[in-house]
Amino acid sequence: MEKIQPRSLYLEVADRIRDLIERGTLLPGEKIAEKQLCESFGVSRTPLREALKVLTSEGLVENLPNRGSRVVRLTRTGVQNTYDVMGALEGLSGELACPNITDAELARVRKLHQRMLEFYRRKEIKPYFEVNQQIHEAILAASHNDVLIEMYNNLSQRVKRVRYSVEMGEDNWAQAVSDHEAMLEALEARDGPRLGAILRQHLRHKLEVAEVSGIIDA
Amino acid sequence: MEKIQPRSLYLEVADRIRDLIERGTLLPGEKIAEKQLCESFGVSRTPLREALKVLTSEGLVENLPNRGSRVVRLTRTGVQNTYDVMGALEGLSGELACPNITDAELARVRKLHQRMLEFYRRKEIKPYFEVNQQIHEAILAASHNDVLIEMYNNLSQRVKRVRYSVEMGEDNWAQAVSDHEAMLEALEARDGPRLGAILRQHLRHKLEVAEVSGIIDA
DNA sequence: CTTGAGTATTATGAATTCAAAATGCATTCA
DNA sequence: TGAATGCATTTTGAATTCATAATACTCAAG
Repeated sequence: MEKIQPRSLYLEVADRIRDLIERGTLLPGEKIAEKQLCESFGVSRTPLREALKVLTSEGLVENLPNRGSRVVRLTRTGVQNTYDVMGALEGLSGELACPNITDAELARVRKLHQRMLEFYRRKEIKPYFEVNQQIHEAILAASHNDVLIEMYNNLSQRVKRVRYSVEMGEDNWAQAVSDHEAMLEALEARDGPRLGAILRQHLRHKLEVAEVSGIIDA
Repeated sequence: MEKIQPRSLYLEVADRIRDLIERGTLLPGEKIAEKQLCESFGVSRTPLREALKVLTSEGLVENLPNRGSRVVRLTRTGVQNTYDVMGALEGLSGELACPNITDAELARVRKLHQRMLEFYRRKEIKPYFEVNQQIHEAILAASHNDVLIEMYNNLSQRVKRVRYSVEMGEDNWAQAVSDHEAMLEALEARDGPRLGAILRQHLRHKLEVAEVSGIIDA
């Protein structure tokens, strides 16, 4: 039996706009023409404007009174700040995951980890990133804390554009893999504080990589 | 010369509704009658509905498709989860405040701390809570991390209703004051990790107090 | 009585309309 | 030439209208 899921139109529209921002179709700082988007989505302005308000409170869009909406421009310090918070949240996810993770979830993380190592050996960076992402999501989910998951996803969404353009050097890559080895160890040992510390450190590395690649700001 | 500040109507309405929720005029689980609120605010449904969407994405209100909006009902685990995340964020605020706090900001924290001690000695709980709150806000602000401040305030808003009804026993109170002494010491010593740890612990105490008072859930 | 079908009423979702503000453009004057 | 003023156009903000789904109510049947 299929479960029916009635979704509001404005949520659908919000998803679509999020996609456009993430994909770079809508660029940072670009003003959002309501009429145009309405036509391309085939909806009226009402649900579109509601969606824009949601995105505004999510921090993806800014709303200048009487002069419309723009995609928020990422600043260096803004991204830095976001990563700092994400680090704290990811640390917490590790701490909570250790006591709360189920056997099935742990098995899944192990499996993902092995798959990631395989991609690392083959130097297939694209699938490596995908699996890497899945591992972090799996740990986050294993925290079993809805609020944490919601907050993290929100921040993650904001900086997705940046991470997309990150280039990873061989040494950074090796460091990241090493971090992951330590993570799995701590998780197996159910050592929450240690896993938390590793995850915080791990994200710090990611940020350094992003900063080195210098794609932040216009 | 006075600076004019053009604010959107929907933001004004959102503020008003937040107030109603915080004050308990709108109760958890209560369905929000759009028409009625429109009349009492003197606005049309459009800005009101926009405001409701913002509050929904803030986690204060939930939106059931085709059957309107309700004030979210706080569950025990929901509050627990929120406090866990707030703890991580408050810990981060401490870590960041130590390197980033200005002399003026530090002086202000000292002053607030002294005032708080005075209220503790006089057992004036209401003003004690107010100053206490101000100290935490001052440290948060001293992190100089906008994203952190935004996230923390969001979560804080969600559980404000709970904290309002917390009763504090003498022993809990003494413990809280002791925590604050340690906080100020760590801050003066610019010991970020230590201040972070104290703040995390401090919030954990708060939650225990809230749980003991048993006002969560219906 | 209780249950359930069918209708009336109300509330919500979305499009449309109206008003006001901002933008762009042309003209004028220094 | 260039800045400023006034007008036309466009765009945004908010109210209104329309359509549809949910709720309340009535009344009949078991």
